[in-house]
Amino acid sequence: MPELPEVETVRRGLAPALVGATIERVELRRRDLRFPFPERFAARLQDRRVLDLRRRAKYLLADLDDGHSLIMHLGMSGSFRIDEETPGAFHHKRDKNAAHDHVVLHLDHDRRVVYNDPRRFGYMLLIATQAIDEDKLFRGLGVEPLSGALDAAFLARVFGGRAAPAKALLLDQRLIAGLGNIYVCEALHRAHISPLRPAGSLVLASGRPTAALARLPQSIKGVLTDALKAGGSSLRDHRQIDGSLGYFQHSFRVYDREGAACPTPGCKGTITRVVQSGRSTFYCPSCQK
DNA sequence: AACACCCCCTGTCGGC
DNA sequence: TGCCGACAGGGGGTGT
Repeated sequence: MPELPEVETVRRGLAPALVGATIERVELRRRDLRFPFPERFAARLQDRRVLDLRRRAKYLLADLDDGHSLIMHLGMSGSFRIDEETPGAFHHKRDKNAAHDHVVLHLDHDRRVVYNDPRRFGYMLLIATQAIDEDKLFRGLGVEPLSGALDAAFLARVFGGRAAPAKALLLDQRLIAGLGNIYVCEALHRAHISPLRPAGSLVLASGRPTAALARLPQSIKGVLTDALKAGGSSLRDHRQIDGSLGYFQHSFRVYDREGAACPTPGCKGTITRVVQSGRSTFYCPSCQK
């Protein structure tokens, strides 16, 4: 489930149970996810206390009391849940999916944090907290889209002279870190910019943003903020930590709505699906130029 | 450098 | 009902 709003929703759900807790034992049910777990992974986590749970881009970072941080990425299908230890309890609904419970963090106070990931595109690793910013996973990351760093001047600077479609640059984590396929489609619709449009065409010869590009920062922040308020989007059966469903998918204006009427007031267009760089793009050819 | 394409893995859904 | 291909919220690697 993991673009910025979903990862942040996971963080907020996990933090109350995880921060301040001690990891008493770690159960690894396989030796790898996308990558092999680090050497002595379970042993290094054992008896560590969690000092903080942060998010950077689509990563979760649990700062531990030994100067290291547990880095977690959910890939395409990763999710966490919190189980209270209730011996004898029978969680019928969990059974089918339990085959993909790959990591169990046994915490104090009889609590478990369980990581489930059917496709195993997620991963976990340990990095010295102080060295995170220089780590190769993090040093190249772009700006946080909800921060002040994302504004029209920034977009004009990174879009200028680029021939790639606007959508491709918005998905590039080296420029803006945290957007994914859904929210890029949604933000471009809100800004009335075609995802196919060459990014450079949104920048004037003077280097200043066009009027359309000047709308984009607020469109990005707006869709992310709205999604956060809704607890993220729940495609298929993904759930929040507490088992409830995020509901922003009901507010999608274009994503997965091929053939539907464009929701822009006064627009008579129809939402269309095209493929860019092998991934689906949804947009309205009528009001997105 | 910049861009397009392929792949990793499993599950689900629509069409036949 | 069953089979088969297309596709899925990410991102790393390679080729041009």
